[in-house]
Amino acid sequence: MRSLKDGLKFHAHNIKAGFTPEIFTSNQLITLFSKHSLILEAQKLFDELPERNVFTWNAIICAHVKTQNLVQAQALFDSAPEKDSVTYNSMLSGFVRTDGYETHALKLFLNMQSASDRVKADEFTLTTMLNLTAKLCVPCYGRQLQSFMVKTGNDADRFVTSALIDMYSKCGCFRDARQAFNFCKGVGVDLVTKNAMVAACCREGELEMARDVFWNQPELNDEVSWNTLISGYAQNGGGEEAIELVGCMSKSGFRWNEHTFASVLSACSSLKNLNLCKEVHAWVLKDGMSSNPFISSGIVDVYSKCSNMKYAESVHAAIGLKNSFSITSLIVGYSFQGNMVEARRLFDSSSDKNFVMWTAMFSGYVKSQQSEAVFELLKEFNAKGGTIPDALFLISGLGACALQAAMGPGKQIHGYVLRSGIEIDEKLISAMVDMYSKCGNIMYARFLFERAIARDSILYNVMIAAYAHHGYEKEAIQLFDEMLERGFRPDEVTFLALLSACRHSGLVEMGEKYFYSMVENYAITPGNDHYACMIDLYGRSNQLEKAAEFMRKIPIERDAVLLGTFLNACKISRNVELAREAEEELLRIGDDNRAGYVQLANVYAAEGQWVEMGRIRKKMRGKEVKKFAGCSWVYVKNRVHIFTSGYRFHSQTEAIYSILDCLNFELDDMVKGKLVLQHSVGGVIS
DNA sequence: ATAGGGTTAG
Repeated sequence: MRSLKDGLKFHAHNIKAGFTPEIFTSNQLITLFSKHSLILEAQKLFDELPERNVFTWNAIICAHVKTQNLVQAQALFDSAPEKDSVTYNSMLSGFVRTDGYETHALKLFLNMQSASDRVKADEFTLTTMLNLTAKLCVPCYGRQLQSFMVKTGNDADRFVTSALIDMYSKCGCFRDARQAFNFCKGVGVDLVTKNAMVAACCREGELEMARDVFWNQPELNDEVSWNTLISGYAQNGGGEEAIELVGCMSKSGFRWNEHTFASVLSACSSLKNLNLCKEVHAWVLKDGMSSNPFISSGIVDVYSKCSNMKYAESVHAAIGLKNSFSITSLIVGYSFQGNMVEARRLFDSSSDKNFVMWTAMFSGYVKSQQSEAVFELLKEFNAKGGTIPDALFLISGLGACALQAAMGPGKQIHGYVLRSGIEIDEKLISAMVDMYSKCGNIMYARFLFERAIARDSILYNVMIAAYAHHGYEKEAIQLFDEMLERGFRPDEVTFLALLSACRHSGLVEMGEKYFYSMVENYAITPGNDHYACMIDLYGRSNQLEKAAEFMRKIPIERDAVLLGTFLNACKISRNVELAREAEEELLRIGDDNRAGYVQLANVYAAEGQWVEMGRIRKKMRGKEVKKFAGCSWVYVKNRVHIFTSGYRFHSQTEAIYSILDCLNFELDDMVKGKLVLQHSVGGVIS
């Protein structure tokens, strides 16, 4: 009675003949029905049986556990006259697998140990409980279970060991996972334990170690081992290695499956490999795998990442059931192109928006600097009664606040964080510190930074940059030293912040020291931003020769910002000769360097070389260069007031300008007063 | 006979 067909035939025959089979056979029938999702038939057969034993009860309880009908399963469990360890373990695994029944699982586990129930927890119980621990992410439960394993003599069981490794890894205790694996190496490793360890290494980003485990006793490997290692590389920035391994996999005689293709697509996504994606796409269409939601959304993701929105849309349209993953990928794709209108259309098209989709929309608006839209979206989210699920949302919101220096909304988010009890991790605190700094409130930024429990190098970078931008170069340097003392490795962003601190306060030697230390001690390749800082530093301290010499040594292609900075240095030192040289280069780089043109024109204007200036201005017109007017704004009572240079259309322009005149007048007096004071005390004024 | 393990996207 292997097949469903045989089983049904047999069952029909019995009914017709009025024959009651052996309990053993009936139990088998119940299991067979359950295996083919014929739960009603299984229940009917169970109800009509004149005689039942513990196997019958187990079979029907299992059948309901499989369909996630925990209420029915528990009712049967409670009324079962006889229970053995299988009855308990089946019920337990149902509770563990179903969301919302975790407490039931814990209670049942405790009941098993109480005197009235007297069921021994065995290796099945332990693996199930370890899974629960992994799901709840409570490593201290896991440690208790590990002692329990030793006490009950289950510590050498392969199933339990692999569940233990899996649990420690998912709870973020990689060292313990490794220890558990090393312990079982003594008795001999089994395939699943090995695969659990490869997965644990990959989860931790320890790819070297994953490779070692994988290649140790390679004869054990199966396709899961291969797929695990491949996905590990694909997800940890090793796209090329992942694709290489996929080739090795088929050479070693293993067939590719959905898992393999999902990893290949993930590698394509990070490598932006459009051609390979097309190959996979073709393969998937041929193999009929396109109904797999992981695969099809993966294809949409790669096309979106490669800015091929036409293909992305067509694959998305082919997915019958609208897949929230592919919608999110499309939103990200359009956001990347700055097309927030299309992104919004897709966002609105989705009937069930998960929080990742909301976050994608938020960060799209932040990236395209549409901060008003961020706040509108946040309002919409609140109106829908959405509870803010994690810090990602708030980080986007804080990014928007920093962008437009809106401290009011930023403080609201800060307040929300404190009220809601969301865990304040390094990312969130970095976003808050950055927001306060960019809103001009260095005191708050410092306050939060100093009270942060956990710091990482990004948080240090943010705070160093904050000090640098507010002219606290001494504090920036001090903090950098502290960062080094605590063993954090500075990166290119750290040095950029340091160099800009030096640049703002004209610390040429200090800047040089940091620049060369960055290259020599930390092997960080300077980018255009770093070079621009150095050029500016020399330029502002009137050392144009040094700047020019430095310019000549730059080994990378120089961008418009760098050349613009150099032009500014030429302007300060009034060197038209060098300016013209830079001009040639600036014109060669392309047409997207409005700032450079304007600066160039200013160099000539400052020198009174009006003919030259006119020449540049003409070029600017030809390329439709338009300088964006500088703009400042201020929040007053929930309204934004915008001011641009020469703008006199504000409803209270007259009042504003008369107050401005008063302030200027008083300021003048103060400056004069200061000068007098400076003379009298010998110029010692900080 | 009935229960338990490792791999997949934003």
